[in-house]
Amino acid sequence: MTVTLADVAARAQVSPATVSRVLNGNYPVAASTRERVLKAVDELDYVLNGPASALAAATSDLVGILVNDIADPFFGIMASAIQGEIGGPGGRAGGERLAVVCNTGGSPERELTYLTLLQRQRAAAVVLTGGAIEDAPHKAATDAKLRKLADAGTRVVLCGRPQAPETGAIALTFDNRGGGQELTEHLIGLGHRRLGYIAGPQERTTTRHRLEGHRAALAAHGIEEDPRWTVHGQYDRRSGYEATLELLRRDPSLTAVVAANDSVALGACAALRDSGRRIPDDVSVAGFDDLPFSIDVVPALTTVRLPLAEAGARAGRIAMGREEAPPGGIAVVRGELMVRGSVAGPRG
Amino acid sequence: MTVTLADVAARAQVSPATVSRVLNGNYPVAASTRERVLKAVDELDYVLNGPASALAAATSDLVGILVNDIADPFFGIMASAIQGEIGGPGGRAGGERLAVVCNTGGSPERELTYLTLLQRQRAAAVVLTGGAIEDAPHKAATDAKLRKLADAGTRVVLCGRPQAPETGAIALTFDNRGGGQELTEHLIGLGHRRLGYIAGPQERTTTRHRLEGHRAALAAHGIEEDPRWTVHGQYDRRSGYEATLELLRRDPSLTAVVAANDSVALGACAALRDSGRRIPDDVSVAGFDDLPFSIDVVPALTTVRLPLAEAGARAGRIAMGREEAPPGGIAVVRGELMVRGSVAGPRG
DNA sequence: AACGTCACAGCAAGCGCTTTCTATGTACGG
DNA sequence: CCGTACATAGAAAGCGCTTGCTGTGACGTT
Repeated sequence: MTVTLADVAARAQVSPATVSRVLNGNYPVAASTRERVLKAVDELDYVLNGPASALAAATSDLVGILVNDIADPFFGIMASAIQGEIGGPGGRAGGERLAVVCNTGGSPERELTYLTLLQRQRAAAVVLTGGAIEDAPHKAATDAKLRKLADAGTRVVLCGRPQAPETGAIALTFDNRGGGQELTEHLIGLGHRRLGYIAGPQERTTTRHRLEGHRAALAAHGIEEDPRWTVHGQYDRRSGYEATLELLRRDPSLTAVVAANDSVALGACAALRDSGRRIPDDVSVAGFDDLPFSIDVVPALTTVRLPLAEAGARAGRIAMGREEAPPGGIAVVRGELMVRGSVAGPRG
Repeated sequence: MTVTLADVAARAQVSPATVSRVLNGNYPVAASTRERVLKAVDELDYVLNGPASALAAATSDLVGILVNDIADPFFGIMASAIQGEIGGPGGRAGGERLAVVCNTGGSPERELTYLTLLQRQRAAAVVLTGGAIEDAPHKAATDAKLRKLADAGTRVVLCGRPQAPETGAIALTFDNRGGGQELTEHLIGLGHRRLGYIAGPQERTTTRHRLEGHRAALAAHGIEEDPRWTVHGQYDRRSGYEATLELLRRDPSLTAVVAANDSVALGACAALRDSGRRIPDDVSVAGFDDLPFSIDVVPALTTVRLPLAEAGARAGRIAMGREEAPPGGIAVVRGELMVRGSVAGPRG
């Protein structure tokens, strides 16, 4: 029913081996023969059987990209950049590879299962994006899996994720700590002394690092942090809205709210507005990531720009072996403070 | 080197056939035997070889999701919803399937190549999202490919894409035309008579349908459209910014700007603001899609909400054969007008 | 003129799994 | 006590492709 290599071979009056070689182009085939084969392929509308090919050659052209939340532009932008470099069809890469993005939804189990699925498919490479989970058993399981993937010849690259030593993975890590610190120091420099902080989910490395940066800035300026000033939530707008209301309830005298990311900051802005505060006149708001929309909200968001697309592209290139891995297998990607309208000095 | 079924069989002292049956669970195996096998699997850390399995069984667990731009939340949201239903790991579906999203970047060639790649992998299902390209040769090529996929047993679902008769694909189509019309009628109802329209790229069905709706509304109210009032661009913010400047240059007396989607509308708002106009006092702005950020910009965007997540989920279920296809293989998904602050009656 | 050298093409042995068909052991009815 | 039925396990034949090795003419060399 379906056309196979043998059918093409028969039609072109050559052996299956020759057809295979024409298709893979890694062995000399006379021009006239090649032409005949290609013609037969065309006439029969032949499509290579991927699994069979992968089995015989013991390699596949699948490249996995793991993201926490594909509906979040943070990941979408990285995934897009990675995929662009992986080649996929039309990319600059020669061989056509199937770059696939897998949505873990932030769940450790799904992450692990996706890795197994990719291992099963003998993926050529895997790129993991975004922060990792800090739960020890899960981290151990993930690391073991990454180690195994790497051992099996799959190139493993972490993009925006802390290094995982001993796994053989190459890491492009975001300097969340440094960015967080710089941002808060900017606020402190403007005179803010009572700063609320809306952190992300507890167990994520990104959450911890950004928060550490924030606290380092406070400490560096001798500001004693009030435990009421920190609220944890999800990395989304809704969470930012609620957390802000909570912060305001706990301490109505806050002059600034620092959010774990831009989406959260958006929620914070909405909450402040709904509670009758003006931004930045009454309360300053800062975000993190500098997603595209951040410049469009009014007032535009002061935030820390992360070069998502650049980092993704680089990760993609490394995954494809088209760029050398950074020395030590790790490179730190810095953020850049974007000063905009949502932050001003405190009133009075 | 790598552990194979045979190794597991040897360790468990059974035949490879038995191991396969334990793993697939579709044939009676004595409990004691099963246990022994499972233990061996665990001890050897065995991972099934996907390609080999797919080859032998002539089926695969890959499901492809094609999107135009993964960095755009419009697609991210749909992809996320689809993937959620496909199951993937942790999903409600029983068998673990690898739901993979492929980023075509809106390029017809890439779309086609991805389809071939998926055909190669003998994908279990394919979901295509977003508008289609109207270029005739390309449409023919795509349709032929879809037809072939369907014939080969791959379930093909279109989500937010016009029906492709004769291809055997099931379509969940957005009522872009109706939504566009309703939106513009709302503006007309408020008294607007000079409305600029920022359309998307010429060759996309979505672009055409939304524009047709807009024009139908104008026609229905006897408003003769000035050709200067329509500008085409990309579906992004930047394009909206520039197109708005262009519209203003052509006719500074416009009282409203209707954008092809929310991102474009955002750009329009920025351009209006930068040129000293207030929204909606001087000029009203409307978008389309109702992406999450649309409620957060100031003023909040009047737009047409498309139930992206719901449609995606449904498409996913249909792709998995977990929900029946709509009668006739097509269902129209309507948008809902969201009236918010960015639109008001014209001044004076 | 005899003989390496090439440039190609074909043979055939798998790759690791699934599945049909067959064999074995056990339980049971007559 | 034997024949039949049932439950379970194994043997073996592929699935469609890749690739190392083996021809086989056509050339160029001495």
